[in-house]
Formats: sequence, structure tokens, C-alpha cells
Amino acid sequence: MPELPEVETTLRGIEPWITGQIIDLITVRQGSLRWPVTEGMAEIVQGQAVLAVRRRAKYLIIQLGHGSMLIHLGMSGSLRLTDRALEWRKHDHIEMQLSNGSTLRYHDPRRFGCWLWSANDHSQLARLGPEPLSDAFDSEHLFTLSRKRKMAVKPYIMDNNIVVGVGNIYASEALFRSGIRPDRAAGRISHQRYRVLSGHIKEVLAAAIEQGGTTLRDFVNGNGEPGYFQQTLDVYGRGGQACYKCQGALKEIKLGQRSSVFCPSCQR
DNA sequence: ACACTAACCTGCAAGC
DNA sequence: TGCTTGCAGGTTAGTG
Repeated sequence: MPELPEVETTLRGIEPWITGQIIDLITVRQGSLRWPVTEGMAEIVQGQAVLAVRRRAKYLIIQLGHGSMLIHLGMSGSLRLTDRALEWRKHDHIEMQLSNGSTLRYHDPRRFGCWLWSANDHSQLARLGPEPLSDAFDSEHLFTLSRKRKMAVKPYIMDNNIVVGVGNIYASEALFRSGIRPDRAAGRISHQRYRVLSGHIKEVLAAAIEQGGTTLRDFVNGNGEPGYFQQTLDVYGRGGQACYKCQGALKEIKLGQRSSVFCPSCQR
């Protein structure tokens, strides 16, 4: 699944083809996703114009005149522009046809994503923390909210109420670059170290966006192309292998059900 | 309010 | 060659 850089890459790939177009047809072949696709969504949005497409956290929002569609790619989802006549692949669940001939396919083997319509605000967007690349996200924010919290720092920075868009890959990478152990209690990390960490979170996300995201298994951008950031990963998926800084063996532990790889010598 | 678990679902790789 | 087990990019709902 796409983490924030993959969602951003998808947005940039599809946005120019969709904004300003009229939705001619939406076809839902499999509506059983993380939440059921909104009943009657296709009928409601057909004929409406797309005013804008934007991203908030890992959600994509297709803004229409009378409401919006909220899309999440879950762990295995992807969106791509296709040839309208392209044969349906297994796990292609939804298709949106636009007035300029563009066609968007939603593909999601595990079906952890969503595609919802609402005339008002989407409840999923309430209570989300700041965007990691915005000025609202800084060391002050991380430091203040973490006081007295016993939770390990890795699940802490992956908590969407604290900051959005930091998933398992980039949390691991940012902690390695910062020299902070992923299992250290969030409440016992200094303001100075949070300054380093917040900087690395921004840096690693920005670099991944620049390289078109990280491709693991089947991620593709809006044009069906892979990302290249996996060539830059220092620790994610490298448990047991040599640390690039000290050559020691990287250790793998579980934190909050997620595997976490780190260097016990470089990260303290 | 916080900390932690189980759950949603499919595909794939490893182990027996 | 199978069969079983565990693991995977995310997020929420439920427990104490």
C-alpha cells in the first residue's frame, strides 16, 4: 500500500486528466471494500463535473459540485488511467469514465481501500493530524503531544491523529536516519531529537515523492509505471542484513503488529 | 485519554 | 507436488 508518496504520485498522474471533466459513467463491479461503496453513488455523481482532485493524508478526494468522493488505496490498491476498451483484470473493482475519454480504474486485491460518496464532510477526515510536509508539522508538535506517552516512538509517528501519511516504510527509514530506536518511548525523547526526526520525516517523504514512490509488489502510478524509491531504502525489508553505516546486523522486532527493522548500534 | 489487540482480504513465499 | 503457516504498504473497532 501505498504510503503518502505513492498516493501523491498517483494524484499527480491522474489529476490533469480528470479535473474539469464531466463524469459520464461509474461502474462498480465489486462494492465490498473496507466499507461498502456508497449505495447509489454511481447514479448520484453521473453528469456532475469534477471541480478538483486533491490529497489529504493518504486519501484522494474528488471534489464535485454537490459533495465529494473519498478514495483510499488501502494496502494493495492502485488507480490508473486505462484504455476504455481494456479488458477487466481480476481485482479491478471500479471504473470511472470521463467526458474527455479518460477512464480511471480502481484495482485492489485485498480490498482494504474505500471509495465513498458524501454530500457533506467525510468522517474519515475528522481528527487527522497535520500534513507532514506542511509547516504545521514540526518538532514542537511532536514534542508537545508526546509528553507522558509511553507508546514507542514508531507507532507514535505512525498515528494519524499525531501526523498523517507516515507509514511503516518511511517511519522505519526516518528513524534510522535520525539514529533513534523505534521502540524508545515517545514521551522520553528530547525536543532536540524530535527536531532531527521531524526533519528526516519531511526529507524522506519528499525524496520518495521525487522518485515516484516506492514500488513493492504491484504499486504503479496513474500511468501504470513503478516508483524507484525502493533503491534508496536503508532498513525497511532488510532485517538480518548489514547496516549501511556500521556493517552490523540489522535487527527486526514487532511494534504494534508491524515489523520494524533498525540498527541496534546506530539507533539509540 | 491511553495502550493494545483483532479484524477486514488476497497473494505469495517459506517450510514441512 | 501439495498443504499449512505467516507475512505484507492501512485503518478502525473493541477491549481493559
